[in-house]
Amino acid sequence: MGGTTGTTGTAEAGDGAPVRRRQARGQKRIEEILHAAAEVFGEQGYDATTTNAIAARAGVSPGSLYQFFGNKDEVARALAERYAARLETLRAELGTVGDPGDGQDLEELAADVLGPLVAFNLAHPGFKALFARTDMPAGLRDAVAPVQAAIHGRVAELVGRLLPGRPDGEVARVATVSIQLVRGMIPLVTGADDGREREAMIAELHTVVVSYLRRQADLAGERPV
Amino acid sequence: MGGTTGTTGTAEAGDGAPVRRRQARGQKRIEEILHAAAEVFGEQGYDATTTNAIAARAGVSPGSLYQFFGNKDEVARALAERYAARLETLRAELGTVGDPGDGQDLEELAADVLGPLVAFNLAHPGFKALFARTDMPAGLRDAVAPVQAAIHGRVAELVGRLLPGRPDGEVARVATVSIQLVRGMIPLVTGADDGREREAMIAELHTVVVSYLRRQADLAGERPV
Amino acid sequence: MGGTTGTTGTAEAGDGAPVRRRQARGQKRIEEILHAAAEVFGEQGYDATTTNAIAARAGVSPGSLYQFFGNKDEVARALAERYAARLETLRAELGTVGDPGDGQDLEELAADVLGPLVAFNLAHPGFKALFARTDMPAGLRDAVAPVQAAIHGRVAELVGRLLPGRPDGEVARVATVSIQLVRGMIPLVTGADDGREREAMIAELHTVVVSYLRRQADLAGERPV
Amino acid sequence: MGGTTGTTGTAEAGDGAPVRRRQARGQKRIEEILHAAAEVFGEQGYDATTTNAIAARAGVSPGSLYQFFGNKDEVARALAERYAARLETLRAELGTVGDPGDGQDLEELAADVLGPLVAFNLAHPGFKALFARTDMPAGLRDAVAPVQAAIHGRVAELVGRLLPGRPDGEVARVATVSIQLVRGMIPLVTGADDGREREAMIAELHTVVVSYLRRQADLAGERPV
DNA sequence: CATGAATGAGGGTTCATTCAT
DNA sequence: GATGAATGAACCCTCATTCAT
Repeated sequence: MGGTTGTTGTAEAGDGAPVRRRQARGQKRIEEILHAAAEVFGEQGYDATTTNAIAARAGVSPGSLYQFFGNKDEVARALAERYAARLETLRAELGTVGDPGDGQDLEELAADVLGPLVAFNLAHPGFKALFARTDMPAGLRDAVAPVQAAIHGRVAELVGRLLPGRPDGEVARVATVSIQLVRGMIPLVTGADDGREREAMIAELHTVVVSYLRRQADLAGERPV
Repeated sequence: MGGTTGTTGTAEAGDGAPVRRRQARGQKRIEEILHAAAEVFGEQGYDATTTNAIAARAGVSPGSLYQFFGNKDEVARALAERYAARLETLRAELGTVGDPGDGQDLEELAADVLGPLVAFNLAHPGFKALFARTDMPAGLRDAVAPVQAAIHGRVAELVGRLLPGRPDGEVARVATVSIQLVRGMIPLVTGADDGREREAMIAELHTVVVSYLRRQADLAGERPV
Repeated sequence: MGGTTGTTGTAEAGDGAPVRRRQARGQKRIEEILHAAAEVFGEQGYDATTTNAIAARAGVSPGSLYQFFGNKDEVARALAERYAARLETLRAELGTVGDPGDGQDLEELAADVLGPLVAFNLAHPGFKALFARTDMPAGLRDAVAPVQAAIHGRVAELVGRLLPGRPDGEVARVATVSIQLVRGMIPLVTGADDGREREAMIAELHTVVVSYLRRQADLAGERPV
Repeated sequence: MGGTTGTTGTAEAGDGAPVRRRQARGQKRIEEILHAAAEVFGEQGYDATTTNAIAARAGVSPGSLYQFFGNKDEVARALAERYAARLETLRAELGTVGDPGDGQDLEELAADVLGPLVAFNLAHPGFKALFARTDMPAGLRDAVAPVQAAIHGRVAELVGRLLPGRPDGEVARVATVSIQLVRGMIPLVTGADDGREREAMIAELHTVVVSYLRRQADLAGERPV
């Protein structure tokens, strides 16, 4: 996706600038709507959120929302993709997460991944409304599925390095479980009333993930595939 | 009345039998409605489930449903209580779960508790629609809150025995986390496509819970409060 | 209906007594239902009153209510007739209301009629729900129409004596107006918060009716038809 | 709108015109809905009127109605306020109604007030459905209460001039009774089948009100407070 | 593209009425 | 006759979505 601007423009000759401006304005609108959606999803949950509420929060008319998004689920999908992109940016900024090997490294790895992830969740209250639900309505499931898959790919990569030699299926499963653990714990973190309880829950999250993965690593050692 | 059993028992009044039969019918209806609700909740999720859908599935008119339940939330509440009662029965049938001490016992304890719990979830598809959601709409939250509290109490009891000497707050937290771990993992189990994957997920669930709790027990040993 | 039991019974030979007892029981049920209906109509108004509420208040099942009354309107009709009968009894007990002639008599006549009428309304809170409404839903209108007609006949009789020589149409109109005046004023009487205000409103009612009828009598004198 | 009448006014923003036009459309819709409501209220009565019926009569969807009115009661309230405003306009157009003193003036005063009032009722069939009911369901009562109070204030003002020196409480009562007399008589006027009967009823209404108020004025003279 | 009024199917709920027991 | 659970049409209201301006 780098800088390949290639042939994307269907703009007519001579008026590239207005088109771009219009596109830019459209992009701004989209941004505003998604921002509003994140807020309302975070406050009310996905099902209870109405498209009109999103539009109102964005200071935009309902019709405008439907100019950019075909329906409610597409708003969710776009927001999910937005989150995915930011997570990707996050990951990129972290640089190369160390080649995990022993327990010590595991702790660090977990800290490196979970820390920003928790921060991300706290910074983006709408995130968990889309991702942290364990049972999803059909529309939402379809909307976030691709993003889920991308996240799963990333995590599987890390887990694969942690458990070298394990069959892909098992790696995938461990990745799935790891994600689910985080997903399940996040509400306990974001829902904590005071900072002390929140810190404690964050520590529990680390404990859960680390002890699970360490056990997996140990098992890998025990039964040399 | 008296001894007038002569005729077929179409007695007008004074006999408890018709009342009992009618109550029995009402109870049966309630059962049918809750059964249908469990199904539909399980299939569609709580929000997407309509009271008319529940009634239709139960082979009953909407008005009939409202004869027994004041509104949708009350159906959920009643179902939650039903589940709580069955869980309690389950627990009672298990007898006294052993006094946990070392790691070996912990494995057994986990197996004793998680095994039936998983079986219960598989047998009752509606259960997770009420309990496994991490973010709940207000109505549902209120409906299941008492039952959640009861479950938490049970688990805290077990955890307390596992981590003697720990302050109540920490025990409560470990219990909360443990429940949440199960809650988060259950969809992976029930959602598994084939039996092999399901078995694997059940194993992961055990691993997750045991490694977490063992780590907690070790910590308890390390830092003698 | 004195003692004319003549040939009313379709009872089969030999079991007249049970039938009568059953009829008596039915009559008692009817009485209870109408009593309950009067109460609930008085408290909630006609439209807001549900047949189930009436049945419940009567300590009877909805089905039982429909055993005696084909629908809600018929309950109203029966109640209206009951009220009419009691009003008739009232009138009969009053004996012959004096031959009205001059103003003095008019005052007395009004007092004789209005006093018991007000008392009746205060004693029967359901009465005004059926009669004091100035605009009625179709069902209720049909239900009370015959009784209204009967009342109108009685009043027209009195007015006719008060305004001798007036054409029937005018007498009927004065009767209609008189009834409407009472009908309109009754809520002010029954709705009065304290006794003092109520007494004042009763006085106003007298003033209204008397001044209207006296004016009519005067007019009768002025323009000798 | 400034002077920019050039193009057809499809300006994107900054111009008040589209907004105004849209508001005008909204106002028109409100008007249509209230007009329809008045009709249906007039035909069916308040309780029997459904919001869908109002919407249909207005040639509008149910959702549209709820865009302007939060619920059925608010429609009634808005209609009541509309009526109040028109009555006020009516009163203003009448100019200063003469300082009433003797009987002659009273006749004129009554004619000045009652004439337009009757005309208003005949022109607005929904009016009596909201105001002429003597017993109201809770929702309607709340909806029209403020308007009732305003009307009462106006009438009390007139009555106060008619009965100088009377305590406020008595003036208020006479006003209440006067209003109630009109309220009770209006259905006889609007419900009249033919014009002749209607005229006669209007005459009766005058007679009723005038004879009542004259009697009150006489009483005031008799017992000089 | 923006607007926001308009749509209308559908949701939860009520209640007059029926009917199996 | 008595019962009360059962019925289901209809009500009020919501909200995802459309469309004239």
